[in-house]
Amino acid sequence: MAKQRATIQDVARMCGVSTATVSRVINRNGRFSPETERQVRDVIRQLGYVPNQTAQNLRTRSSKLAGILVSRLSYEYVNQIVTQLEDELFRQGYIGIVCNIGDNFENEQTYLDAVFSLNICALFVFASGQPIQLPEGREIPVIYINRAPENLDAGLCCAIETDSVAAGYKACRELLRAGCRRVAIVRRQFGDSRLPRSREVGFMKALQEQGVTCDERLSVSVAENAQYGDVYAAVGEKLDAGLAADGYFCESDIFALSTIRCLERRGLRVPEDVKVVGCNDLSVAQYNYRTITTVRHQTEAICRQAVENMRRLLEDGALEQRHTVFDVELVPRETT
Amino acid sequence: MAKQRATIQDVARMCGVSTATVSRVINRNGRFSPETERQVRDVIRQLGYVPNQTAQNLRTRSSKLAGILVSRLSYEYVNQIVTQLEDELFRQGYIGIVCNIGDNFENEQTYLDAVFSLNICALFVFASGQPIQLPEGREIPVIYINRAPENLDAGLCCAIETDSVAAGYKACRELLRAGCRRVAIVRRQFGDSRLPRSREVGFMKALQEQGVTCDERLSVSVAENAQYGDVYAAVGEKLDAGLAADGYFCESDIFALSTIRCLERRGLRVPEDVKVVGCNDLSVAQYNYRTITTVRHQTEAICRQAVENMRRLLEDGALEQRHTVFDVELVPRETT
DNA sequence: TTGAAAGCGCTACCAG
DNA sequence: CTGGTAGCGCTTTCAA
Repeated sequence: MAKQRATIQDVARMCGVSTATVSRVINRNGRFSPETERQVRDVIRQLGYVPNQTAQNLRTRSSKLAGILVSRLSYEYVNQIVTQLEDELFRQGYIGIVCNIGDNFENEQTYLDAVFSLNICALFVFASGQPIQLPEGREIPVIYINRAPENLDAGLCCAIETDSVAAGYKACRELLRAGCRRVAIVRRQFGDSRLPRSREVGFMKALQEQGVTCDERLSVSVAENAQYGDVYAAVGEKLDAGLAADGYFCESDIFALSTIRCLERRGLRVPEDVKVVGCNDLSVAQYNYRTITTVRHQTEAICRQAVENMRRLLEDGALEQRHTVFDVELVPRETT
Repeated sequence: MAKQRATIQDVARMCGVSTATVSRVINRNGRFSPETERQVRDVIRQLGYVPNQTAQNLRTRSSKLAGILVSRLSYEYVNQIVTQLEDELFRQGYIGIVCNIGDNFENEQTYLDAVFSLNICALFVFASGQPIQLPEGREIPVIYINRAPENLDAGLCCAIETDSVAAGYKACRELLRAGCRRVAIVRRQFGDSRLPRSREVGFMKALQEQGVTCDERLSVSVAENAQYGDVYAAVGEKLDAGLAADGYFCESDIFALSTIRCLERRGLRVPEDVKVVGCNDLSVAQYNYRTITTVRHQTEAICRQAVENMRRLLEDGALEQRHTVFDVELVPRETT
């Protein structure tokens, strides 16, 4: 009952060596005789000794904890990436701490402060809105996923992205291949729509290549946090206004689903009358009674690369390539 | 650049008081003059000082970190609970650490060891298979969610569950109300099927009350980790064997979806010919072209209670009620 | 109401 | 190859 967890001192005492030696054995650091090592390892096993990470972290001013900052963990796509990232981290001996900011951005700094005071060794930022402000005097790797900040040159940071241009391009190609001529995008409208979004760039490129003209009025814009119902309504409005396309590329499979329902509701058949391509390869894309053609990201590869970059940044303090882009794959199904 | 994060010593020095005093102010512990307090707080703000949790944790042998052990974070229902749990924890000043064990149970102990050595203050266990073995000399609250262990009397533990009996009961009632007379369950088959599962108990109870007999052969069993396709196949087998029901209660909305597709594939219409009730109120239940009648859990209330119990256990070391059960709600939609 | 000081468990420096 | 030891940043007795 009163038996406390074994400490490094217990191990040292039982081995008749100093704590320093035990520490070296544990961390495969410095030199020690094979004999000593064997003995120390024996005692460790015998005692069931596990180093106290808190003490290690305090002493080394670091840890094996990595923060993962996300805004909407409940989105299936986000959840997928986070889960895979945590898995990969664990495989490499790290533990991920998810900071799910949600809608309340004012929380973000509080959360981050708390997490930083845990001595996290790195921070993954997944599609959060704001650029991250690291606390002074504490430079840790920041790995941006699916959102490259303006300036990647300074500090220990890097970005890993999915090729959105390719996503738009391949989706559009598929629609054209299937015979569409009046194609449109169903997309989120972000607050600062300075540049055309990358997906649209790719989309346009495909149109241009095929010599098809684009009627921008056919496209549907919804709010950044739009849900199934919002898209359903927005697509409906366009249709009612006589602005119907014969092919839609939707920024998410959920959007594709709303679009399909909305079309069907009006007597339009998918894919016979209208084709639809979704994005992200969510479960609904397979669960729909007509499986949805979609664009799949290489989420596993992205997560592996992200963790790999973290390690490089931690070890070498530098990276050959600060910006990695992963291609996407079109998954043809029943809606095109 | 070289400027380190401020420490409690910096604050103390700038205030002309000792670190002990600053510590007391931060922790609202012991006594100090209002004047001192004001000054200390000023300096803290000025410096942007945030206490180093690692040091606090080492010193107090505890932390504000709570482990959350789950087996399949990617399941929407699991993800929902975990997200809400993390939110609630954060609201109360704690940080959740998700341990997603996945399929490889051999990882579990490794993961737990790592997490324990972080001095976590409590552990939430969400529907994991094994009973948790706490390390010796380290008694922390363990809160089981949706899985009550055999013995709840010992130690700082408690269980919070959804009323599965009610789930089965309400689902069955709904099927009977809608006119079904040959009803069945589509369920996971666990390795140790010693007792009839609670959902089935409730299901049977409703049948009995209405004087309807049950043909057990109509029910469909799938493996514990069965997916959409497995259920589709299993239901199909039953149908092909002439064992068709006119009402199905499925243990998950995904299962309900497979069942519906399987039925439709064979020319049976839902809900005209066959009724279906799902469970968990997942997104697919709303996204299906015919929304699925389902059973909803009080996930938010469950998470609030879970965190509340943790705090009680931490503060008082005891709980009036070690086992809490939350009722479920039937959500009638278009499949019944 | 306050301060001095002991240590939480560990690592890393410096001597030997 | 090994040991002594300072100190990571904080809390908490004990004494003033």
